[in-house]
Amino acid sequence: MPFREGFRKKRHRSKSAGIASAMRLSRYFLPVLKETPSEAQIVSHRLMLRAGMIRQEAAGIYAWLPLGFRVLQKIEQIVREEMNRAGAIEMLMPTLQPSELWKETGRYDAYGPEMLRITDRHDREMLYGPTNEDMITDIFRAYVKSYKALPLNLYHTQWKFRDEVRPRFGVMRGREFLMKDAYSFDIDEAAARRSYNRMYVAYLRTFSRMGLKTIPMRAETGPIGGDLSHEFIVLADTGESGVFCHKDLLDMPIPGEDVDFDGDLEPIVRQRTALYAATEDVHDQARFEAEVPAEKRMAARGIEVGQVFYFGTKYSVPMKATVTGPDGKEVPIHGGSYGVGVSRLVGAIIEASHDDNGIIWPEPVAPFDVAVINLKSGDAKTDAACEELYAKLSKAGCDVLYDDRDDRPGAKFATMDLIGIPWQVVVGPRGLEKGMLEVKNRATGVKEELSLEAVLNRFAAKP
RNA sequence: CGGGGCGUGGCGCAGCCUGGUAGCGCAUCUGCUUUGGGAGCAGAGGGUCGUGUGUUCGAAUCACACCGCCCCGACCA
Repeated sequence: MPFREGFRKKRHRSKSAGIASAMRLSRYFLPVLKETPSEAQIVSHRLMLRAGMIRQEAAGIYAWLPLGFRVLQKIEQIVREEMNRAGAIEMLMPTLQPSELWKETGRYDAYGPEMLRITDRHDREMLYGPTNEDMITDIFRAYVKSYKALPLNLYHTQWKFRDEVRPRFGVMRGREFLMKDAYSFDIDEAAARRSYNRMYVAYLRTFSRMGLKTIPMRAETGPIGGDLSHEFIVLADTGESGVFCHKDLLDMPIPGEDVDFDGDLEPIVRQRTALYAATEDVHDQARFEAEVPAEKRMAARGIEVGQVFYFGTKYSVPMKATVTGPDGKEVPIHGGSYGVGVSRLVGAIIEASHDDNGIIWPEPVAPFDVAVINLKSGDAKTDAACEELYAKLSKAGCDVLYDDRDDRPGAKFATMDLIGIPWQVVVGPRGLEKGMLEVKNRATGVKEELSLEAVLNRFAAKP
């Protein structure tokens, strides 16, 4: 059973990260809303507000409430694991940056009013980082002098700020957003291409692990610069960009955990890039029609959740980020940058996975794995069964949310459906008379009757 | 940044046109009853009506200015 494996993996991760997993709803902070706040237009924004995940503090700026924060952390962790697997090295750069680096690359003026500029008490010009190419290049050039240190890929996950003219769609187009950005350094274009491929493959795995189907598409490079770029797009009707692609891209196999990131990844990449896929910015209708048979043509809308760039020596030349090659000659490095919109992914996943009752979290990113619903709080037998289940599941490292509130069953079902916990264990007097609990799957709605032992066996894998 | 709209208890709204001292639903608190898909009854608490200035005997209501937020468009992880 695939979900058993999922639980086992997650359990170990939670333990090693030391995250407090189990929670009683009566002691939790979960401000769910029955009514939809009027400002929210798209479904993910509405559901995030209703499920008590976020609270807007200003246009495009959100506080992440406990439930939302848990999801954000799970997504960040998956991104981290796949980046590490691909050989990238994690670090952390500050949110505030000195303007000097940006003046050096000419981007201080080029970036425009989208960059939030700040003056400190000494009248020094600072900025809240919208991205980190300039800073990472500065760090790189300070320490790396030899081709022997290459390839190198450094990344961090940090809050960014882009002063969008018009923030909207909740966390999908906020001004402040959490982004994972990685930067690769290579001796020449061929080596940089291999770094690019590593990130490309890592991204295929990353989004797939979150239950998302993404398609890499040729894209414009924007103010970051460069000539080779792909956007990773989640198909959704509410997406901001129009996309055009070959339908076969929807069902391409995802590289497994055992993919060799030191090996040749070009076949995996080429398999996809051979087929037409482009966002509207670079779309060429004539080419689309020439390359893709009519029945395979797909025009849709999508949400960009990641982007990979190769930009060559765009930063290394002006910033003099050079290394000495094997021939003793000093050469500017070839760079690439690779972004994943971590906070945007929370919204994108909801857009891709919900129904009329609420969110349907894919298990790997769900804030809790299992909900225990006490149908009759105050009833001695029901309470005892729930307490036992709650204690044993938590002890086994399962992320369990126990609804121990004195409330109507309907209200409890509605809450759990809304916040999208993948599995609901329903404990009530009626079932207990037969020694049975009910296990409901949020995604399929399928209900099973199981004994307490069987429930424990399923969700609390043995040590 | 152009165009449109909205700010009234925590949330959703009415009241504004036609000025007279703020109301409804949900939520919250107390009590009783209830408990397998967002319970019922009874009671209670909570609002400088976005801010400022002006008009008026009197402003949530009229006028002006400002601030904030949302939507459509142009721009963007």
